Amino acid sequence: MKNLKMKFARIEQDISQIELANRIGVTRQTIGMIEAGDYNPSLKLCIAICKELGKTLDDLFWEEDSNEK
Amino acid sequence: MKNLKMKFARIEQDISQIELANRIGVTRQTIGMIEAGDYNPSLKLCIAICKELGKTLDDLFWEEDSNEK
DNA sequence: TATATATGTAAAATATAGTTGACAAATGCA
DNA sequence: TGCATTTGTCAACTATATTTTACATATATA
Repeated sequence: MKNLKMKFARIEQDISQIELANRIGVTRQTIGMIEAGDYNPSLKLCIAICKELGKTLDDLFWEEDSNEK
Repeated sequence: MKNLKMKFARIEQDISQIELANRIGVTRQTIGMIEAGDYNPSLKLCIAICKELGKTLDDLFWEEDSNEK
């Protein structure tokens, strides 16, 4: 499932996937795959993304009624 | 850094590392290492732990003033 | 037209999360 | 005392996240 909350938070900051990736220290493909969903990033990476976008884990990565284990 | 919030949440539920691991579908070593810190679990695993312990990502894995990137 | 920027995607390589099996130590209870 | 439960840890293995390189498409702008 796509992570639109993260994509919107990034667009709010008016930065590209490349810019976000560079600031965090990962590749743009990694950012793209997370936004595209069907991906399982590490906790450290999630936290780095949150801090760069001024959000928390719950803001960007928590789905109250998520079925996936 | 140790994840005491997760450890306390587990103890609150009165379940062992083994029990939590079994419910989630990982090994007890994995749970132990996350509680011991210096570990970087996947987002899916963090979410599974949260749901089993009745907490959210921010409850167990968010540090407002975390320095790690 | 062309040129640059942003994004999607894919295959192969590398780094690391997570497993498996085992042994040791601490605790509680008979 | 013993015995079971819980936890810590380690080494070797497997699964998968992330990188690297590359090619494609869409859009905006000169």
